[in-house]
Amino acid sequence: MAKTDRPGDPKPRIATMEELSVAIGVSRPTLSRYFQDPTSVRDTTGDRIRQGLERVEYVPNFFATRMNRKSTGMIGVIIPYLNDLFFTRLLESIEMAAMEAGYTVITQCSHSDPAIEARASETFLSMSVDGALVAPLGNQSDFELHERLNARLPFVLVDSRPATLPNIDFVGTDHMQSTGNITQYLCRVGDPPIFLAMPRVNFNAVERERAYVAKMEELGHEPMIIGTEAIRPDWHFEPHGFAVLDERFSRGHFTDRSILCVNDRVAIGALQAAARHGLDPGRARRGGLRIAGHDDYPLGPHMIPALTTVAQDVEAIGRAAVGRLVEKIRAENKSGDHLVTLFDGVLKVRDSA
Amino acid sequence: MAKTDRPGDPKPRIATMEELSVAIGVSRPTLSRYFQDPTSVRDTTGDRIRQGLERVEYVPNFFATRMNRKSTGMIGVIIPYLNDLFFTRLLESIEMAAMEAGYTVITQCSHSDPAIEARASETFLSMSVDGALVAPLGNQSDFELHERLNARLPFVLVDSRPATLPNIDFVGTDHMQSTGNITQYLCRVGDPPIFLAMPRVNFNAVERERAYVAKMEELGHEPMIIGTEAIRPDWHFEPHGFAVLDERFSRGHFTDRSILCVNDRVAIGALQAAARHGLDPGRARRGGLRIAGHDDYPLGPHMIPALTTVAQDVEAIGRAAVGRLVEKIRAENKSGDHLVTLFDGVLKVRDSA
DNA sequence: CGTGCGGATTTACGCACGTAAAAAGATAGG
DNA sequence: CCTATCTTTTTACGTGCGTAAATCCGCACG
Repeated sequence: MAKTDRPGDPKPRIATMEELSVAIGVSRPTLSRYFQDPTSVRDTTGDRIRQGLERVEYVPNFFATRMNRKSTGMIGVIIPYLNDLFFTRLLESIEMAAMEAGYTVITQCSHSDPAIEARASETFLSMSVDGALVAPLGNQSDFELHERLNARLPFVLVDSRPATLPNIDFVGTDHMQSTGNITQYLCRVGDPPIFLAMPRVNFNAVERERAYVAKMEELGHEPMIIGTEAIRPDWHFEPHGFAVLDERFSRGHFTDRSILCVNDRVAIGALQAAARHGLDPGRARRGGLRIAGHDDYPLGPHMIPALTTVAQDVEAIGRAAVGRLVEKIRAENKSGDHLVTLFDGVLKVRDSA
Repeated sequence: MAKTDRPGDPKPRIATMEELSVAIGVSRPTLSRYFQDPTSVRDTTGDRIRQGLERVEYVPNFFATRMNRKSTGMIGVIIPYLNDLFFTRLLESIEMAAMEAGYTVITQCSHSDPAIEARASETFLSMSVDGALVAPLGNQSDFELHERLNARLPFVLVDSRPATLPNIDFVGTDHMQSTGNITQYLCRVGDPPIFLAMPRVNFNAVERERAYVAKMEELGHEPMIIGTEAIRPDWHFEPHGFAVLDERFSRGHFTDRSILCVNDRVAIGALQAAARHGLDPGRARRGGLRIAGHDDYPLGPHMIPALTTVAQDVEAIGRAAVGRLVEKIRAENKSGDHLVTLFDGVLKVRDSA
């Protein structure tokens, strides 16, 4: 098992910068400056260092470099739930934007548990991240956690926010616009829609309900919301959508109505329920069953029928959130006013409504 | 904006353990011992510390605590791609298992980019994580990266592995068994299946193909693989499955055959293609079109028709991977023999095949 | 009241690197 | 060749905490 003399890895390993400095004949402080900014040393010195680094294997110690420094170059991100492609897309765009901005992102998933969320933010504080980005749980109980974080470091909420925290930076979708948008569309092409709600896992659930009601009243229709009845909040959206509509359909209700689901995953369950009852939702005929969603979940286009929805601009949200956070980090503005950045949803008319 | 005198947060902030020790009248080394193991100090002292901590806000500095210590209590996890519920479920089970074992997990996503994967493992080394768990890319080019990691720290591969690295610990599914299992099922209930392959994003793609061929030959059938033709490898599985079968169906091919898709996401695309051509895959009739997948993707049960598949035991894989890693960490066994842990897939017969 | 003992404190050093200040050296311009 | 300027080196201290050794303290025992 002579692992040291494989052709691919003959480089001697160097553990500290001290050793490195003797190995390539450059002083340690110079090396330190080089690693923080290669252009801060003279070209000839830089070349000598680069040549030296080719011949040995050395990675600076992460902790030591971060210890005695004002900025750690890291931002913390908290996501409430991983098994949902909406959040993975959001996370992806955040990671990409952060990478471009030169930050290392530390991701923690709260797994819908306020205790884990609290632990994660403790971790961020103890790592002195430069800033934190959090997509909060719906729990009202931990709003003071966010307020504490917000007071201690550059902080931006993403995706959903409690109404109780109006003065924290926020980036998300304008649900008034997006939900209003698709509500209006449904009213235009068919009967005024019924709203199929979702478990109250976060604040968006309620916000969309409200947007639906507002638009309906604006258009002079009677709002009607189903699916709010006593289901414990979890992330099993598809079964929820299925269960609610399966029950209704089997009683012969709503089989020729427009149903606006609070999100696409609920809508997927709704489509399943329709299929089970031999119903064929679609926009083709006037007056029949229609099912629409919200979010533009990646699998929506592959449903049968393809799901009509309104898309959140996840890419833009992630990018803007990172942008705003970096801005706050650089400005170090404690008293500065907060910003709320909302993106419009865009209608994706496909086959189901 | 007097944020300091809110009722919820009157606690004075203490930055270092030194200050803490004077604030609550206990020596710093004692505090240090307490934080590493609260039971290592006398009860009366522990109580005094606990009371003190209630009155102030203090979190130990993450970097400083890890600096001069043999173990950092962290394990690094690399995932190739986030927008796939298979990986998020794997990650979730890994995080849970690690949390139970008392480790902090640092997750990095390689976003299908070998360069990012390399950067992530550099990060792990520089953070001196206690061990690393990686779900590799399919790229042959970075196998030496894994070998280097494996030589330098406790290391376990998950989910997929290059055939070129037979002596690295691995935890995953026994594709010979799982794919063989469903192949056999399909042969039993209908025509011998055609295999719809996927872009070669990792080694499992090839391994399942081989398992299919082996089982078919064992049963005396002629294997037939489609979908391998010159598509650049990416993670857009559903469009891939759709495109391949859409083309075949429109030429009238395979419309009454059994089609085994390399995974459920491809199968979802396949179902969509079938629907588009007015085909109705299902196990109900003998001799008709059947479509089956692999993995038990969370949305499979909600497809129309519900997708027949063979489930990977993601939970067990994640748990076993962490278990094995922790074992290696504790043993610090450099020369120890490697283990390959494979889990069986279990058949999920639903409606589509 | 002297002794022994477990736990706490004091003291001191180490970790790997950032960083500031002073001294030394190299480069370019004259 | 000499000086003004830039860069590097030397030296030294700081970061927050782990850790070991020595000392101290309080308590029970004889």
